[in-house]
Amino acid sequence: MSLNQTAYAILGVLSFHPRQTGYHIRKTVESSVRYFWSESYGQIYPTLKRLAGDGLIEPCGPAGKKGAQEYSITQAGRAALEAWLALPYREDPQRNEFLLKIFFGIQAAPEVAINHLMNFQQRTRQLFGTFTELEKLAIQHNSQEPGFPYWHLTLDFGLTQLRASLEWSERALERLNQLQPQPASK
Amino acid sequence: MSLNQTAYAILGVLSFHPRQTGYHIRKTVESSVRYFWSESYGQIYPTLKRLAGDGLIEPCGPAGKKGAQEYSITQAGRAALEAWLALPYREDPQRNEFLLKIFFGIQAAPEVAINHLMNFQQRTRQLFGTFTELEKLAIQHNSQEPGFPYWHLTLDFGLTQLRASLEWSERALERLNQLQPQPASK
DNA sequence: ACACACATGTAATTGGTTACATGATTTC
DNA sequence: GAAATCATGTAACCAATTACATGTGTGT
Repeated sequence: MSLNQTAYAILGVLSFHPRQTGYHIRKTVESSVRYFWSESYGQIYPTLKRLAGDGLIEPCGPAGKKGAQEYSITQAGRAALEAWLALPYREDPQRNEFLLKIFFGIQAAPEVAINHLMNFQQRTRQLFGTFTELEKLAIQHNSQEPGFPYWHLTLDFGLTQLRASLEWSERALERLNQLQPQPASK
Repeated sequence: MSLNQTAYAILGVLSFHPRQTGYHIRKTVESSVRYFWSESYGQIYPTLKRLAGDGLIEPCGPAGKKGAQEYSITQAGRAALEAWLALPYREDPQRNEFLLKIFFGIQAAPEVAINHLMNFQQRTRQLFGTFTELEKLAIQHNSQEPGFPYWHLTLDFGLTQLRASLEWSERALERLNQLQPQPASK
């Protein structure tokens, strides 16, 4: 045993949607959890074989036996997913290159950190727009599904962090600009 | 050429503190950027050799030639660091197992997600206390150093995100508890 | 004498991405 | 018939952690 995170991500996806191909699983990840999770084909296909070998998912041929291989989660698979869900979550050590560059900011010209911050701010704003839109769409189309409150929580987490990032970036830019007083024009 | 992130983290540390051993560099990382960056000895020692070979740092024996090997950054090293700082920061794809477990929350008993959230909240509170203390200490002891405004920014980022996390976790717990209405006692 | 911090290094393993290779099916 | 999308898989590579191995110096 001892499955990796990809395995549980796959089980999670299959717990909502039966009969998915490896290709489709990736699409699902991309269109649901992509802002805090990602999977590559290089991980998905080997892991599908592995999961099938362990009996946690089962291949179910697509009607005519030809074409794409679809998988569904088994009872054992659901049990494994549940057991994993109850385990303490792992905090993977985060490496934030953006913050590292800010931290070492004094070693470069002042514009360098200011530029990074402006990029960060712009990206944050853009993401905020995207998330707001996603939330609206999710409420319109998925709010009746049983999993919705949980999905919504993760979206709300993103929105809350983005708001905080925006607030911080404004303060940060002010401070950096004060460090570097503009020559009074005229 | 083409150095990895560890190399730049090392150059950054040496740009502030000359004459550090590999061991000491790790301590410095642990006591400064540890909340958004980490390095292991398994990365540091090979990278030091590499950097020395490239002439970006130079070994400088500790007085008596015996004992630990210390390194200092060279002019070329400073140039490399500056060039890297000016490059767009890389967004490493983040994987957040906590959020993934929340997202799949409906697949487990309601207490499972609630437990994760309570852990998250407690950890966030604890970190908030730590950061507040760190900020106080930094203002007391380092506020005159030229790099301080930049360090302070990263600390402020942490505090801002933690405040947002706390706010979110309270809202999230409320919602989850509503989903699971307590049986009225008596 | 013991424990702890200082100090260095390597090998094994993990966990992942990217690029490559291939081909079927659908849509314009 | 061309292009896009669906679909699967592997090999090469990368960056990093962990465990292991070893030893010195300092303080109690």
